[in-house]
Amino acid sequence: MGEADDRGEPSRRRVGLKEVAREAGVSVKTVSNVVNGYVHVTPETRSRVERAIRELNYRPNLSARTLRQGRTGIIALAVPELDIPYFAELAKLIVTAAEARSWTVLIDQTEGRREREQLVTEGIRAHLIDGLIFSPLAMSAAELRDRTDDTPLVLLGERIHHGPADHVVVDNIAAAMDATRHLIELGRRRIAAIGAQDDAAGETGRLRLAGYRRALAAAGLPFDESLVISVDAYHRADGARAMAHLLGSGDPPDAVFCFNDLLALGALRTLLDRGVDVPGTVALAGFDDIEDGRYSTPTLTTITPDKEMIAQHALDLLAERMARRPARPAREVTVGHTLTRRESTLGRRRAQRD
Amino acid sequence: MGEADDRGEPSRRRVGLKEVAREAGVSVKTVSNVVNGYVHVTPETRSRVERAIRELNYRPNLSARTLRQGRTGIIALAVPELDIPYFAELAKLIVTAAEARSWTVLIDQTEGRREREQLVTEGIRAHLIDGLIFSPLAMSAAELRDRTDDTPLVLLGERIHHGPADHVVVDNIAAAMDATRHLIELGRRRIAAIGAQDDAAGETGRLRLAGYRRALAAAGLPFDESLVISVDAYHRADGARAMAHLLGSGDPPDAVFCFNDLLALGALRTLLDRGVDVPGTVALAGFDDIEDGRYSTPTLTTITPDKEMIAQHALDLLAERMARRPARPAREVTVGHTLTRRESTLGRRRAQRD
DNA sequence: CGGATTCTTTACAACGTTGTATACAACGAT
DNA sequence: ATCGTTGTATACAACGTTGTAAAGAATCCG
Repeated sequence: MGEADDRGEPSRRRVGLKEVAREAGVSVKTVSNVVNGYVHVTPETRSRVERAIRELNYRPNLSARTLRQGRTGIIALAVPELDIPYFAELAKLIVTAAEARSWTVLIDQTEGRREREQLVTEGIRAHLIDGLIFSPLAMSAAELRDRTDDTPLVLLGERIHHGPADHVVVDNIAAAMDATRHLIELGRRRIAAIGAQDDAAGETGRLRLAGYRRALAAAGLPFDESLVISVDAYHRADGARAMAHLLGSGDPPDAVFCFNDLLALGALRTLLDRGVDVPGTVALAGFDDIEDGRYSTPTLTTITPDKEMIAQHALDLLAERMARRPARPAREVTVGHTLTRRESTLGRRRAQRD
Repeated sequence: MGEADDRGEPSRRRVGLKEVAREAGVSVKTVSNVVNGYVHVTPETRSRVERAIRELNYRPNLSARTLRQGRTGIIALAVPELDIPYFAELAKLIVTAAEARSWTVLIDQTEGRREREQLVTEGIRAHLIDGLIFSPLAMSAAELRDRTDDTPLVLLGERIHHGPADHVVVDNIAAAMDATRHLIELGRRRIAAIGAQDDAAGETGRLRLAGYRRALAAAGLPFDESLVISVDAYHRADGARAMAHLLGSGDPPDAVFCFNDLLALGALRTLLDRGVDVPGTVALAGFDDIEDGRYSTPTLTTITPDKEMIAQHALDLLAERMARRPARPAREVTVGHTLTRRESTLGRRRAQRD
């Protein structure tokens, strides 16, 4: 009864439409039709084919399909690191939103290294992905503009005016102003900022710093350079170190605006570790509204960007770009943000009342 | 000076080896040889081809390559949710380790839903991935055994003896015992457990509960069912709720072992929010050692599984399975763990001394 | 009953790539 | 001069799929 020359597993030969067709006694195309739910197939044929499929344990070959159809249904999401909660949360939302379009998401980690970012934008995955959503860290606007790959691209979180690609942003300046103003309204006067970046091609740090300065200016508060702390990265450890530095200096601040929540949580750790009352002595605000900040003690006041909308718009822009291929001018979409007031600025009592 | 009948972009035709070959005046195979760095190509030919490649902006088509070669270089990682820090950290490690083998990782989120887990293990991605690393939540051992797809599979974190697939586990029972014993050695006597699961096909909760009970028994402590709290999921919110429940009951515990760090962080939030001293009044231990727990106040005592090793072994097993295809018996690898003592059990002073 | 329509199935080609086999040229050793 | 070796380039086939066209069978309409 057939199949005898291969020792080992019984039916472990490659099986494609051809094999199924032979087994069912029909043409390859008919099998294909069954697989794809084409309507004009007699019930008998269909069931015969289906039996053969089950018998041979057939699975369609997606690569072949892709080759034939010219599209893969896969998009890539390139982020610095997956274990940064903000990106993890965003990745989740994007994956979920992509499913609604029957797209699969492949995630690339750039580690914020320029060379890796370049590989990604230059299309190492060419023809394997239909589009790319990219959150740049090291690459500058100019570099981005020069890319030769023509995979549809959507940028996240950078404001590259007249840039080479669509992008989705939050209004970093306005948001940073909101956070800073909130601290000011609480009566704080020596407000530090953690998260400036000396090198960084990226705009994020620069824009949030600008917002911070503008809010100070609007309130008539002096800008004190010694209250601005630069960091290498936006991780908890950097925030903790920066806060230690601030506390170590002669005249510590009475509030700190951290350019993201991880920095803030690191700073919080340092403060509490040294017995500093938060927000009593030092009030603290972050940016991103990651889940951790909702469960810290005190809970973290932060800027809440509309992450669902970021995911949504990124996919919308990508879809558009994929459809009508050639030059339509790059578009920028700004998603909303809100200031979420929690205990790290309001204190326990007021936070619970609101 | 061709290309005139397509309005719009200049060279936006599909370009494959064929087009490059025509442009360079060589055969398709020669272009392929150049692209793949084949040595026996004259410098002139090579540079002519390279110029054509640049000129036409050629990118190799990975789908075609895949189809031809029968392997994609892509493996899938299926986890419940990407924004659970443990999985995010693991995903990062796996992606990094996979790179060393020139594999790309595609991440699937199952949301812990059986139907989605089944799709993944039944090979929706057949022939698109060379292997699958899967962290099951809803599917039982039996269901897993029945799968008909033959994509190489490695399971994470479940102990399915004589299972249908290789798996990498931590010794959940031993680890849970370690954590519980630590609490006992600190003099705690009413030790609660948060994280049992009523439904769950998964073993994790059951095993950690078993370890907890065994440690109690070994110390001659009574097992009090009212101190075991079941949860729906392993998120912060569940931990917070469970802790509230424990505090609400008449006789609260003096220590809590949470079956993962998120539960512990949620519990911690509830404790601190109600002004309970940790670890003074209630000591707290978790499981996973996610980064959040290193920056909470107090820092979180936890079981530290060797995540690098989990990633490493998962890939090793997968590689083996991919190489010698047919039935070699399923293998189980147990990776090490340690108990990381921090402030949530030792208190500030002792934690800093150690 | 004849012609038009619909149903069902099929053959063929093409998507872009690379392994194999082969051809010819150039070269070195005898 | 001859043979074998190496270098360089090529043609062909195949990977598995599906859109197109087309053919024969069944059905409908007047």
